[in-house]
Amino acid sequence: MHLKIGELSKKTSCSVLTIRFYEKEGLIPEPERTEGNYRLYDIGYVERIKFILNCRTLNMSLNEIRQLLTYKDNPEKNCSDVNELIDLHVCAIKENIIKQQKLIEQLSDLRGTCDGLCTIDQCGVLKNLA
Amino acid sequence: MHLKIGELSKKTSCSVLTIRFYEKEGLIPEPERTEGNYRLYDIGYVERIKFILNCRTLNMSLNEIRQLLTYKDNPEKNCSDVNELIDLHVCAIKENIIKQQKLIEQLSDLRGTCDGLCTIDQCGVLKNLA
DNA sequence: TAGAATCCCTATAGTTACTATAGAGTCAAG
DNA sequence: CTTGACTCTATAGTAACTATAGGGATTCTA
Repeated sequence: MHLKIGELSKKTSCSVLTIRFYEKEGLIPEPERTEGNYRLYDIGYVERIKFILNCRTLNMSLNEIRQLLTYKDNPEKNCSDVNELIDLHVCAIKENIIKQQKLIEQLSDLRGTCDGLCTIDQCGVLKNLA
Repeated sequence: MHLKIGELSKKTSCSVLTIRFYEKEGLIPEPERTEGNYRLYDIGYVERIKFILNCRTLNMSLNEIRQLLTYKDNPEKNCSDVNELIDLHVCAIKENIIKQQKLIEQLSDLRGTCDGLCTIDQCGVLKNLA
């Protein structure tokens, strides 16, 4: 069974443009071509793209995914690197959350300096931003 | 007192490149020029750039800042728009935090499916990503 | 006063992960 | 045989800068 790019797109819910983009980025290998120069994918591609999409859903970067994919290509090796990558990814997100929580505090303080009923001229929010 | 761009940069801790970028983006007006075509800024620019940087510290987009700046240019108007902008910004960040907390949960579940001691072949993390 | 160091200028490319577009070729159905 | 759907490549746009190239202006020093 071989699929044209549009068919692969439907099977994976990944847009045609994105599939070509992943190819250019080296996340999926270049597939065969028909005589008319159409890409022809075997079923392995479905799995690979779904894997990528699952990683993307978890907000991994394409670099992180590239790493994971190269790990997958060495099935006999130890998986500690995989877990380290995930741990680092989690750390980064946690730090991000903390940053944003601090932002919320600052913004709430700022917002508290105006009731929204005065003129721009006297607006505490704008004064505190200056 | 007039400042060259490098002096303005030091006074505001905003890089020369970024100052020029903000000009191109219309966040600060085009300044006068010397005979040698150097930009010459009056002290008002210091305030304006600090305002922009403060907003950036709070993670506002340049579009949001552009809005705030146009509000500032109409000092007699009501400030409700300013406060609405801040409120929307806070909402967006809060939603973002919630999303990322959900990611952490998913990633922790995923991470729990492997102890990091097996081979890639048998790694629960990679299996669950497929 | 010459030359070097420092500053400034414009324009362009790179970053992330796509998305949108233009302009052209391929293929299947009526 | 023509229409429509599909595919192809190449390029530009998104956000907010940062980095670079290649040049001119100014200033300091010998």
